[in-house]
Amino acid sequence: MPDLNFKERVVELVRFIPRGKVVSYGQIAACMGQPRAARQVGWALRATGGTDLPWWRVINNAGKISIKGNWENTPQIQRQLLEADGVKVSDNLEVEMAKYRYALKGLAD
DNA sequence: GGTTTGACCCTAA
DNA sequence: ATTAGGGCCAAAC
Repeated sequence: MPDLNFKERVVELVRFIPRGKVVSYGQIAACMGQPRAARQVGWALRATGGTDLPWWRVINNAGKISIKGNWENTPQIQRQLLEADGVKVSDNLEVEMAKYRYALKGLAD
């Protein structure tokens, strides 16, 4: 449904991510038909800022957390949330993408 | 309208 | 493996 705003679509998509799985920004962008709009996904998540949305399950393609740290949400918080979901995060804020990656296939709006 | 800014991604050296 | 540069597109100014 293209009627929704960009971040609305991102939110809906992120909401589908099951517990214990992670997705990259690029995958979300690609799933909504814009494989080059990865940055906007991050922007959208920033805008949501602190809701019931599982934003912590979204990381970059390298399987690493990319937050700057200036916002309410910090990489440490994200790591805590991920571990709470059962996802192991290294001290370097890296996640085993190959293992926890979620396909997102068929979830296009 | 244009200009700037990113919680990114890809390619090349 | 790591660094540098360009591109991408939505939102804010």
